[in-house]
Amino acid sequence: MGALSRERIVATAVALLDADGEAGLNFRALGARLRTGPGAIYWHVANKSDLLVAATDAVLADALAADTTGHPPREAIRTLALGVFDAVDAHPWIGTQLARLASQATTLRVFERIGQQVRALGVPDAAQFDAASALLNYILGVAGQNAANARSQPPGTSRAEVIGTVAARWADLDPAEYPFARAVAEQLRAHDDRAQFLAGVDLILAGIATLRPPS
Amino acid sequence: MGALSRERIVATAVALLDADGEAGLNFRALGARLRTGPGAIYWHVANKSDLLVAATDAVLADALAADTTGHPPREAIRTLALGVFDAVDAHPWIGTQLARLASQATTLRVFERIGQQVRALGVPDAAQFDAASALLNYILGVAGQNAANARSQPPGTSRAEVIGTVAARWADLDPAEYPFARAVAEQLRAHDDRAQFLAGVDLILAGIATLRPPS
DNA sequence: TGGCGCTTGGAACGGCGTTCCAGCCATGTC
DNA sequence: GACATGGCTGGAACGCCGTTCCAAGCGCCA
Repeated sequence: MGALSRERIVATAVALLDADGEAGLNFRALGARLRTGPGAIYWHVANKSDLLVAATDAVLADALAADTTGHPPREAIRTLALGVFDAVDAHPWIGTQLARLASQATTLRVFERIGQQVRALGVPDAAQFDAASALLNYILGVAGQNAANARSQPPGTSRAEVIGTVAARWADLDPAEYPFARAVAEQLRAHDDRAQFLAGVDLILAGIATLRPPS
Repeated sequence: MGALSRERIVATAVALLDADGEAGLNFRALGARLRTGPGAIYWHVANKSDLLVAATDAVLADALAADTTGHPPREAIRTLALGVFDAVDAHPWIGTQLARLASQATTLRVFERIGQQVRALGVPDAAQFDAASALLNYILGVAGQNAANARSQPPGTSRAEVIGTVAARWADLDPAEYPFARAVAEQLRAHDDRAQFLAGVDLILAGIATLRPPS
């Protein structure tokens, strides 16, 4: 049957992570699925951290594959950001992984793609680094939050249910201490994560637009 | 001698986390420092996750203590954001913790503080939720990145050294694949994390300013 | 055919979070 | 002053994890 290989190990790791989250990935379960022992896996993979990085890279490769040449920079950035968002949404365990920066190469690739478009936007040289960093940090922040939200609920629960529960909790907060959360509880109930994520990107892009020198 | 208490346990946990990072906190080391066994600790603390949440809350309480009443909203937001930044800078292990949202109450408190100021900025009702979320996600994103950077180096290394190493790596990248990273390598070397963080906050605030209806 | 080096997989190690429980000690009662 | 009570302690033990080790298997080349 299939020979052991790094690709097969990483693919199986992704499957385990998707099924049971970060806790679902361990070398014994991995060995069972691959019909081998822990030792054999270590021949192809340095350690668990290495495996997690490889799994993150594998999943994010698709998100970064979208070709944006020819698109206006704003659209390219939105497409790229949504690609990352959708990847994290489909594989919540990536959120934690990205926040750990263990996958430096992947993070750098995202940063580079963003930076190229920031440059294309006509942002002054001196501000390009800050602008690209702000976008990257926002994207990674949302990734972490979304992953945490997904993890905080049993896998079967629907998103509407989850949001409804949180909205109810917000609406019940002390009005003196949490006026804002109470006020936006209804907006929380009605909101769409993806759209809100994009609204944040647009907000940063609007801020970046104010940096452009009058030509 | 000092009786065991939740406060003493949490304080010791913070000390261990500050000294050796997330790996430094375990119930045996904690027991040794408190001259007791693991069992006694469990009388005051539900489990490790509970302890981490309590430790995060304890450290972040200071950051949120800064009184900003009377300040203009922009300044209040900047002060609040810097408070979180400095807390994470001083205790890098919080970064991971915030990204995990395990400490929902703490995150909510930060969100509330931001939201109140967003409201004071005159942002239209319908956009307040998105604006506050964008700011929160950006802050949490930076927290995660900074914590990861701090963790990626042995504790003794100076920040200048670390940044120098990364800048050198960026400068050596393939010009065809990473033109942007190469171009900003020098800006990376010269940049200040705290100032760059604030630049990102200002960028989002500038974007938020474009939302204000002409009065 | 024989040997050799890449690959396998199961056993074992040390460390972790957590549970369990026998005992301690301060307090309240007669 | 003896004694029961119950919150609290701390050490032993359990099961799981990442990781290491090594005896055995396998295919290729001389």
